[in-house]
Amino acid sequence: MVTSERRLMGIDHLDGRLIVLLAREPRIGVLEASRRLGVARGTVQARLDRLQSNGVIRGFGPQVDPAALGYPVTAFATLEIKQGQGADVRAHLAGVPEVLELHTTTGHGDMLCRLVARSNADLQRVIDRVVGFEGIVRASTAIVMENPVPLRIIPLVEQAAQD
Amino acid sequence: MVTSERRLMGIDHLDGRLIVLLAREPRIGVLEASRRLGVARGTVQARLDRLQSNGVIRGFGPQVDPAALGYPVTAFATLEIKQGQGADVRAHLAGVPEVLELHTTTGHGDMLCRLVARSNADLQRVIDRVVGFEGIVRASTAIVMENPVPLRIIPLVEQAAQD
DNA sequence: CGTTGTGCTGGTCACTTTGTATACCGAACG
DNA sequence: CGTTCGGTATACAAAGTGACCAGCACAACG
Repeated sequence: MVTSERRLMGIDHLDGRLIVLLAREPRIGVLEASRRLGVARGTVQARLDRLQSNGVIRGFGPQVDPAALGYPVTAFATLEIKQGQGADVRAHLAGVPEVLELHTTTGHGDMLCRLVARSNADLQRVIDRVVGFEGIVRASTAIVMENPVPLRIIPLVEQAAQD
Repeated sequence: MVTSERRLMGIDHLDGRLIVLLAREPRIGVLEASRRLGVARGTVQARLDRLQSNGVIRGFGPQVDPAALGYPVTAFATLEIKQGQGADVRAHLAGVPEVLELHTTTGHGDMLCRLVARSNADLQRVIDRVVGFEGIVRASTAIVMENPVPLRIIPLVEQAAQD
């Protein structure tokens, strides 16, 4: 159901402008957006409904900054997993609040996860908790120093809207 | 300016419940949120204002799914940079739409970036564009197969609200 | 002890936005 | 030619918003 039919259709120019507008000024409503884009309100409503049911727009949840929450340290950990332990490791990591995301990957490691911690010292505690699990063979961690390009989507949306 | 005074103060229990509520049901307004939380509307308004000026909540932008945009392939690339070329490489990568985020890190590589592409074949084009820049010595890429834990913040918010 | 500041409550007010429905228009298509 | 689809325009009731205000509880402070 979740991964039902995802149409993979892409977006047109108006969709792109709408998404970029909403990304830049999230507080504006449907009415104001329609004014900015120079189209009727019904059009914006219809586009938004379609974009959300398409899955292009997942939602409008709050974007929380872990640093402001007291977790200013970010790190990426590459994990090597013992054969057949994947499911257990997933479940274990899902239970650790400091694990913000987890991917299984090709390449040297088997998994890559993003961690946050209250300090460099606290990061040791988090890593111990993450790797202190039977099934994880080895872990190598890279601490984030700078974040020159924060997670963004606008340039990609603009490119996708070129079609 | 941007990195002005970030109070690093954390959040209390009501803040936590409010953020979690908004994350689960972003469409509800201030009034409905106040009803759910059992507090006055003005309280929710004041909390929201404070959370946003604190930087805890960065905004309510649309969460766009790159896959639904036609970019179903995600990868992480570890880059090794030639000494002193950092700034140029940052600028170069910032200009590539398929680069969704970029971090400078400690460890074996110097930078870690998240990429998306239209297909595995297209990923080759993206990687060529990323590493085809004087200043990048070497790159190793890990293609994401599964994403057992999508980027999340709720568990961390709940933990931070325990204080 | 009294004062002050702060945060929450519960209420009102005018104004705006939303949800929903309607009818109309032109382009694309079988 | 008729149908369908997307956009426009309009209407209306319902709901939410921002802006107030007075009252109350509580902690800090002189």
